[in-house]
Amino acid sequence: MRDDREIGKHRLRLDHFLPYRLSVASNAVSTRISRAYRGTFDLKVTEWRLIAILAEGGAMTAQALVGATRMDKVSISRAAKALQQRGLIEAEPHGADGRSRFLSLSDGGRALYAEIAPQALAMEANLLADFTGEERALLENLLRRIEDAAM
Amino acid sequence: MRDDREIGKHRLRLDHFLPYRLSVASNAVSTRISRAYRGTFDLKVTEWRLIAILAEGGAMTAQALVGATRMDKVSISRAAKALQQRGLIEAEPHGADGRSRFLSLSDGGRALYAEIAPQALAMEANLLADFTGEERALLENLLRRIEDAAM
DNA sequence: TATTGTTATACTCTATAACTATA
DNA sequence: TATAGTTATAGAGTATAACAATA
Repeated sequence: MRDDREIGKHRLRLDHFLPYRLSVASNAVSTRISRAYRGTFDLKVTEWRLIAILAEGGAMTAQALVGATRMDKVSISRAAKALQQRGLIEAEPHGADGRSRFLSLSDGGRALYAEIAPQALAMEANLLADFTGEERALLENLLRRIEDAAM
Repeated sequence: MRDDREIGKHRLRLDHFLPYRLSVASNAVSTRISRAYRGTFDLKVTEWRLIAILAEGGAMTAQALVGATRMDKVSISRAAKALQQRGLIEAEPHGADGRSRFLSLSDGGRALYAEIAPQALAMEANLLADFTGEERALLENLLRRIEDAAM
């Protein structure tokens, strides 16, 4: 620990470099998670995010989904198109604005969500199995502060 | 906070879902960092990792780089090829094994590293500017445990 | 003119398999 | 047979620009 601190002042060690550690951890998690979504439900992560947000929030426009997911409008548009083609989401006209539509889960989409959500929570619980409640809250807090600092 | 805990027991909220938060934080950081590498030094992240490891460790085989970076042998091979074509790394025969070579930084590679490393450390310091030393150590610890749990 | 959303294109990272040359 | 490394190919995520329709 003392060695780390002293070296860290002047030299870079990839193994302790935050962007690297963050990337490795995130990649390990998302590889595991995306395999589960893909294998069991034939969903990409981007599609799963839309389903999760629509399940929480009800009908939303594409623009609202951009704000809710940190995905850009191109990704939203493509994920929504794929889900619509599978009948998992539905579009209703947006009375006040002809450019936009309200997207929401279909019955099939809600049924799929009801299947996935418990599995997603179980995977998360598994990842955090040996974390205390305090550590979980701290991790979320630290990640949000990193995210804010990077934007 | 009470609401979050109570909802969290039964429902999934993307905004508080660890794989999502981790992905968003990692993506925000690596977008910012990779733009700097790319724009200033014309390096991909994978290439930068090789340079950083070779700067720390001296001559290594591709296999040793796989172990040191969590990149697979395909990524190592491609990054090494690109760096060698630019004259940033050199290869020496591995006396005992004709299939393998020892890779190391050239003088040009070391000069490039000497330029990048301080900037990389400055970017990291900027990201962690409002973190205490304790928080930094904790974040690294939590990320490593997540990574271990995901593998 | 500006905004919502779509399409086209390209780049990075990753995963897999097929291949070579050595061991 | 097994291992070190290379090449080919494809999928997923993201970024940018050009575009159509509407505001």
